[in-house]
Amino acid sequence: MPRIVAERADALPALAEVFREHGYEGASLSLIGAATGLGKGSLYHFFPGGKEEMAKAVLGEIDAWFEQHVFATLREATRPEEGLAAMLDAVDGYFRSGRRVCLVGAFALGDTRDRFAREIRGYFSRWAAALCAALARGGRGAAAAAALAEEILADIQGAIVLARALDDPGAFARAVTRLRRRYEMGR
Amino acid sequence: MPRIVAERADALPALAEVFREHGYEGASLSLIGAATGLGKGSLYHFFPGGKEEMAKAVLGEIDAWFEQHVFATLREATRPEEGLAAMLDAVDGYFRSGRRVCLVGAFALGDTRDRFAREIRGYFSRWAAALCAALARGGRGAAAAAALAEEILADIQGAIVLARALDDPGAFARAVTRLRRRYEMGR
DNA sequence: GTCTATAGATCGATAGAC
DNA sequence: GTCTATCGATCTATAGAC
Repeated sequence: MPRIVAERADALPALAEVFREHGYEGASLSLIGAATGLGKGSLYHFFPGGKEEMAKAVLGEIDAWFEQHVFATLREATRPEEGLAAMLDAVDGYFRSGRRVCLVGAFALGDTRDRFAREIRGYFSRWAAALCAALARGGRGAAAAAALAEEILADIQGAIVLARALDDPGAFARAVTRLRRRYEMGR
Repeated sequence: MPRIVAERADALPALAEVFREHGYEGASLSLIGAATGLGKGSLYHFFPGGKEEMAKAVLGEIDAWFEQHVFATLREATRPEEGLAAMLDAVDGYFRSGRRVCLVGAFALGDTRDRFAREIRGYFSRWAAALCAALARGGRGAAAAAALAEEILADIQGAIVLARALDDPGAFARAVTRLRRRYEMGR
């Protein structure tokens, strides 16, 4: 059997899945070991800080992914509407059209908010800022852009909650569609 | 010291607070014992099914509260707009203007969705149905009412996520305000 | 009914062989 | 680097005194 995990970063996707499915407290080292194929010794070699360091690494990778695929796109798009459309595409893909939860949102609601407050707040505030700037470049006033950015983020996060609660990914898909239509980002 | 908990129902508010603050896994029997003032013996006397029965009882009480103060109001209001306004008042109060999370939403996002799938789905689907019916009585078509009900619920749930994530209850207050204004429910 | 004591399992984390 | 063995702490749940 080939070695799948050769360095710390290789373990992050499996690690993220465990945290997403079981939450921070529910993600036991046994589950993590099974998901990554690593024994506890290896895990503590890669993450001397234990479970907290594992979760921080996962949050950091999620942040980096959104920074690259979402926030940067929003900031760099020549036409702001293109940035918004690209954001919705990326978000729809990332959340598997509603079949995957937002780990950062789940951590925010759950027992883990205080422990990772900095990371959680950074993720959402930079997302809101990038979206707000794009909306402002699209011609909206500063206050209106900020309010709208907040509303769009709430819609996305709330749709993830509903999709999970109703066991209906369509609830998320419909949210993405209405956001696309509303800002004339349909393709 | 007077006995505070004389019957099962007396323990539910404290129980709910513990689950809300620490999540299902994080709510240990020690925490629960401290919050309710009951020893493990008493807790297992009231809830023979253990922690799972405690959580189900809490979800049931939340459901009953919303049934009485939100769903029924939506269904019974003579003018639908009054029902919507009353719903937003009740919701704003219940979630302490954004300082309190929605336990059902948190359970839906977290590790506990499967265990309480029936309760979680029932809460949100009945909320959506009552809201949808009120919107339809207000003159909207069936499809439009259903879509709008889903959007309003997503906005509320997402605003709770944002308020917690940004540590800014204002994110929730602003959501309530924009919902009030948008559907001309301002007072 | 409520308590203390504790069983039995599992937790996160560490040590040491290889 | 990766493993196994194991630690002490903590968990849920039970038993039995009162």
